[in-house]
Amino acid sequence: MASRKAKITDVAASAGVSIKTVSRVMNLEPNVRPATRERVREAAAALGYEPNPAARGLASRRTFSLGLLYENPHEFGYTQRAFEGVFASCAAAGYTLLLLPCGMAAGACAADSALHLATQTRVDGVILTAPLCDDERVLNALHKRDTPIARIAPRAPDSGACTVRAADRDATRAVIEHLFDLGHRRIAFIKGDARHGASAERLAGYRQGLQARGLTVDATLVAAGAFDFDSGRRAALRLLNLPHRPTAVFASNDDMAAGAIAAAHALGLAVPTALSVAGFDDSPIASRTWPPLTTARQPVFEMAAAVTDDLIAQLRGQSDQPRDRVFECSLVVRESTTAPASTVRQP
Amino acid sequence: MASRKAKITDVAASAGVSIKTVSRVMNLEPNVRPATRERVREAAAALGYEPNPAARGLASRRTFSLGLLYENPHEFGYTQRAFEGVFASCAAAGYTLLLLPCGMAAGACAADSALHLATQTRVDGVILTAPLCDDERVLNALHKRDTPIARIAPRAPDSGACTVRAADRDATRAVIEHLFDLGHRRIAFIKGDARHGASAERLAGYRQGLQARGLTVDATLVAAGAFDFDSGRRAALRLLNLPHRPTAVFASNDDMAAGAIAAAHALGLAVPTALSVAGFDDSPIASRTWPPLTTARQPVFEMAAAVTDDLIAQLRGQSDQPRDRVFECSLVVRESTTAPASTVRQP
DNA sequence: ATGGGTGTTGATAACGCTGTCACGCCAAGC
DNA sequence: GCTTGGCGTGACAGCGTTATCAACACCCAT
Repeated sequence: MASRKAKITDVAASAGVSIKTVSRVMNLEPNVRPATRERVREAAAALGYEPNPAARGLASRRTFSLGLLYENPHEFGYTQRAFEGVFASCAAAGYTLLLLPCGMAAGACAADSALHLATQTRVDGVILTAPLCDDERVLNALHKRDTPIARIAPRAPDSGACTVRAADRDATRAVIEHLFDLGHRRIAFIKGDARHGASAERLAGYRQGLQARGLTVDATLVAAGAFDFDSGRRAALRLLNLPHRPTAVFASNDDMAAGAIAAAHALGLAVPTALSVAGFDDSPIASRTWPPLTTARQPVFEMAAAVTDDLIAQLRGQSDQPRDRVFECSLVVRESTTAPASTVRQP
Repeated sequence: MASRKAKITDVAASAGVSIKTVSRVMNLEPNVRPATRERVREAAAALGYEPNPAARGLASRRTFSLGLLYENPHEFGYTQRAFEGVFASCAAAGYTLLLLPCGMAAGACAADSALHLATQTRVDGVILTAPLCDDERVLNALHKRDTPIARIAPRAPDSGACTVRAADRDATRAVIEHLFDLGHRRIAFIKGDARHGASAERLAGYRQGLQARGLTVDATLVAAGAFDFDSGRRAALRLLNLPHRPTAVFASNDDMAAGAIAAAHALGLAVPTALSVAGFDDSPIASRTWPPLTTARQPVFEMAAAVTDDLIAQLRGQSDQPRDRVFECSLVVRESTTAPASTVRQP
């Protein structure tokens, strides 16, 4: 066994070089003779040397860690998948990931949390999820500190930060057209949380889908929601109690769609025979409801990993231009949608 | 506006004291005159001073951060709640939290991840969730480094580490007795992942509950499971296809209970009228199924927060004896359980 | 032979903080 | 009156790494 903790001087002595050369090897710097490099590597491995991150951080003014800022602890599926994608990229690049949940404490506001993150913990960069990535106070606080930012699902791309978004509009339109093509003519829409940029895009996709098939938008069929189960349940209850009720409901995410299914069950309406329900995200809940949900699959893991890669490339100075990526979604048809019991033709 | 980044020397100069005194104030050390303390506080606040964690870590050989090691990315509800509890305690104590998902990458094994965590990232302590908290290789790797450990839901308490567990056996027994008291006599059981200590406890609670009510355990009514939705679905399918099928199913967690509901729906059995289903955990899925699940609520947030507090107290030298805590669970009765259609008396 | 790159290496000074220890001061004890 | 000891404070030496810059060898073109 090696001694308790090897430091750089031990490795240098063992390899017969200076500590600076060891540092060069550990940091993959150029201009080290291959033979020397190999000798240092062997010595480091033999001693079980691991650089001390604190010393490294102090000397280099970098932390090699990123912060993931998120706000909504309820959207388990989405946040968790995003986290996994970010983590995968961090691990591959040798970065450590700090999770910074915001606004979980009663009095704390998101901007405070963001500021705390940027100052006290000193991360090299920050990844912001919706809706934090559109919060002006958070963005300002981070800009003031010159902290590089990556944004997941922002309202609009940003010239100063890497961003990644899903093609929400197109994907929603595809779901709506799927419902139409099954024979539905009264298709309701449950909106998402207005603070998320995706909510507006999905509503736009709903409108586009209806119009593409020659239907007009009926405002009574558009209900408010907030991306959580209960708001979906309540919205669906209202829609299903309409005099001329819809035969299909599209909810802006899967959690609300699960709420819509619960509402249908509560009213004695069978899904999908009496009511078709579709969601968005393909989150874990989508395959756990009965019947399982037709939905639009967002490649959240890949999106999160990609934007993290972009951020790390920027930190390393490998890319000057922050990238804006858009990912396509795919329609996942499960058992929650079918043809309506009796197709009602619009005049 | 203050200058870009205040350091301790700036604060010391501004307050007219030495840097050591500033350090004392920032670290809440005793033996500083109240007036001096106040003066330093004001100077620090005025300059927006935040201690540099890297420098602090280098000088004190502490990182003020903890690692949360977890393995199963599928148990969204449980892991997420545990994370929130741990984070809350960390934030309150001024600690940073690193999340270290293990075994997510294809080839990586849990022990490797743990070792990596203990060495490269240098955390002051580690919190292990089940089943990692019973993995000998992980425990050995951490013990070798003298890394203090907290364990959530271990198989058995450990003299060397803080632990927290739920009263799984009693809680399961309470659910079983609830089902019996509704009139059920054929109550099936779906086991959890055998690597989790809780699985054996819950099975023991099932047996105790039946015996307490004078029923004998029918081995054909005990099915294997692995804590995930699909294993619950498959186990329920097998149980419901038995010649003399159960009128109630207890699944060892909510995700499997949701699978059991799906299985019942697939076979055309209404829940709860034709089949009662109960779960364990009161995870988010429990209130999102139709009908919502009767379950045993584990106070996961509180458990995680408590064991983290214990770990931090140990790190601070405030407690010598690692604590072993056991939390009671509460029966949550929802609509997935009711009296059986026709009560069948056992001979 | 000479001057000017280019590639490789090392001595030494930071980096911003905490730990150690010594100093001065004032109250209590002989 | 002269110790004794606790309290409040500061000088200074690290903590383990990276950054800067100088040194040196070597090669090529002058």
